[in-house]
Amino acid sequence: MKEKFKKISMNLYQMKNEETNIDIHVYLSDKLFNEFLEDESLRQLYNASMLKGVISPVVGMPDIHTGFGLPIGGGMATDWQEGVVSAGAVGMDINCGVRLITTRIPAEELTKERLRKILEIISEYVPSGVGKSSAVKAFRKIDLEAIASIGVSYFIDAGYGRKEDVLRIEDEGRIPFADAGCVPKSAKERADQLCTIGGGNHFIEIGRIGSVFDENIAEFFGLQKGFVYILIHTGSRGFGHQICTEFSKKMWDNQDKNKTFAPVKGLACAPIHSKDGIEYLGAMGTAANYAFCNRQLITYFVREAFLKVFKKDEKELGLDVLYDVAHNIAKKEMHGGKWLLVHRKGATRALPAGHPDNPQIYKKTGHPAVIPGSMGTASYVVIGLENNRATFNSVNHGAGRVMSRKRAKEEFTEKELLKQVENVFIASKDLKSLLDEAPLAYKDIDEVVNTLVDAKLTMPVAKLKPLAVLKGEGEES
DNA sequence: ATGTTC
Repeated sequence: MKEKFKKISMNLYQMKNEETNIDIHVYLSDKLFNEFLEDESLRQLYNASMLKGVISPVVGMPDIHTGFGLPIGGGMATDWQEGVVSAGAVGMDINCGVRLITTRIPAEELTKERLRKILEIISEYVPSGVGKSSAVKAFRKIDLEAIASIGVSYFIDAGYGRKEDVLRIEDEGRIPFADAGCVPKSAKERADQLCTIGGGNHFIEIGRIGSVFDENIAEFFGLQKGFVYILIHTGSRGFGHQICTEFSKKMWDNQDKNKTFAPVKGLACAPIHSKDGIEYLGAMGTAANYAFCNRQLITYFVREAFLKVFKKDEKELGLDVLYDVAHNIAKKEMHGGKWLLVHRKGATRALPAGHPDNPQIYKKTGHPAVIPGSMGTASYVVIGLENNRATFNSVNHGAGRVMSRKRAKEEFTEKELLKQVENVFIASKDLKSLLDEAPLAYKDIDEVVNTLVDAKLTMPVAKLKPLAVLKGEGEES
């Protein structure tokens, strides 16, 4: 597959699917193209270019790696009228995403002792690790109808946050498609994981703002060098996973009935306006709201922990939500004068300045797109530039894996893991369970972010340096 | 990513 791709401009490789006349674009530096590109991930983009109603180009991001159906770091838009929706092209973890919280706390004031105490308090209320359900009993039995129809405001009105938080969440934490009536029973049974982190690459990170690349925008975002930030990376947990599994199977089984075709199970799809399509979007929207609520409830306990340890009032500490953005989702968007369904899987929406879909407060700058690095490595805040219409306004979502979880577990030891994360404190009692998350199992975040910067699709605003990460089997569990 | 092989 790789040999069929030709470099057509700075960090952009292309091939054409001659049968369907759809282009495939992959954004990679020469180093990423030559050293870290799996042929299978390109084949997955090619497969996506065969679906009904797909709009050229199918896009690969610099953090591309093989996934289920569409690669992670993949974008596929389909025509809203004629096209299909694919559950696998959104991914298992519906609305996996990140939320960045800024503070007015200089990093020097966050002593090791305070940091440990904060992490201890957070982990008491926010479990981490695979399969964990809510520590707070009330969150195990929740009103899915309210989550679908009201979204994050439902919990804010109940006291878990500030009114203004919702203005700094993508779609105000309420996806228009959401319909709890479309959620399969098997998924409803798994909706007991609100206010949990989960496993894999999910985490809560506390760090300090490192470099600032654009003084004006950084200041406007409240990103000041040397100040403490908190980054929350998690999604819809087992709930979204179950929805993806159920609908993927249903879409695959109903191919004849729906008159659709998918080359592989992972891209099983249904016409957007078919029963299966409408129901998937209703369930996906509910899971997306669930994930926004998950990050909101975690935010509440993060704030509580800081308030308790610093013993200052909330205004003094800041603890403001900068932005909360999804990187596994399908959205109805206008591109080139046409309504499309943009599937982003391991891809972050980054709307440029002036784009009408920006939240009101970010109209002039474009909203912040937050790109987490791997455990113990830097993260970035970037904004999209006009040119990123070439990717349906998408940027990468992280660093991207360079090896499978299985291989990473064989390759690295706990000692090597600690060396790789340098001085970052890893709050987990079971480092062994984190070997697949070792930084060297991922690409270099600088290389990945700079690939789109050099291609002039995006602009870095600030770089974030972690001090501590809470993930995997938490300290208390 | 995931009650990591319903």
